[in-house]
Amino acid sequence: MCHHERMSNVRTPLPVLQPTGVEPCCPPLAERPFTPEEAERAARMFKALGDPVRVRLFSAIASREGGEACVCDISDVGVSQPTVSHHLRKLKEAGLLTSERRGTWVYYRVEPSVLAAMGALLGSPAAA
Amino acid sequence: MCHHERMSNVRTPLPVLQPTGVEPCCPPLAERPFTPEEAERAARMFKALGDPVRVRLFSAIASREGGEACVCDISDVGVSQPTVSHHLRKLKEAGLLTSERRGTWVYYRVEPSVLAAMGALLGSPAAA
DNA sequence: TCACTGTTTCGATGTCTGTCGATGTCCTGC
DNA sequence: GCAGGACATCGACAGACATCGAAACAGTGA
Repeated sequence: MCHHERMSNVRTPLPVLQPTGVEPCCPPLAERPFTPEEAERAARMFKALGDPVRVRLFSAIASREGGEACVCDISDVGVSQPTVSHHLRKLKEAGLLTSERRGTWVYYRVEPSVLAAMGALLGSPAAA
Repeated sequence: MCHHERMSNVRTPLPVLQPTGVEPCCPPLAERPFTPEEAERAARMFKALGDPVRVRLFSAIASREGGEACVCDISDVGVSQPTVSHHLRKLKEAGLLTSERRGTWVYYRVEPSVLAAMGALLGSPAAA
């Protein structure tokens, strides 16, 4: 663990964060049968969260105020540090996270539209 | 493909469907960092939907009225019949589907609480 | 410039997963 | 009982994946 707890919570103003291209993605799962393309997109998101370590990392970041955290603050999940980096990369590739280097540390941030998109995927029409 | 389109849409009264044990599972992802156990549960659900074929099968079933379909009505997803069976089994093992034999055909049904549970996982508090 | 720290990338290895054909099981109709 | 259709299981294979240690890279501060 690193020793800058305070700093990681400081809300330093962020430079512009370009949206990584997380579009609406898909209609609700229960609205109509997915096309192969839609299924591919949806599966990519689900797959990224299909690993316990990644779920913990994602949850750890999402639950922090501002929805961001530096790697050193979330890397005590029981696997080696390179492995943490590997998982964060996967989440990033899936469009669920963005990252940004700020001095020594790299901050990962939850793409806000992601949770909305996944929520829409499980839209209310199905829950009825 | 089989030739009983009409029958697959008939709402024959179903025998009792015992809930397969799909509990609340977890708090919203962004509420607090998940414990290892919570992460394990959540990852299992996500992982089950982390394959395009499974997403298509699940969507095909969920979008049918009544949330159920027989295998023969959804098996044109571009993979062999054993593979379809394999994927349906995975979805069932993950608690997302239940199955029931009705005469010649086997019907798969979306566990209603599942979509609600996953929706709760992505609960609104995060989207803020 | 140099040493130090935090993070990512690389290469190797063992495990898991998707896919298939062949075969088995269950049901229906003759 | 027997033939045939619907679906599940088995066994095998290729490709994908998780994981690690070692090494490379980026920034900081002296």
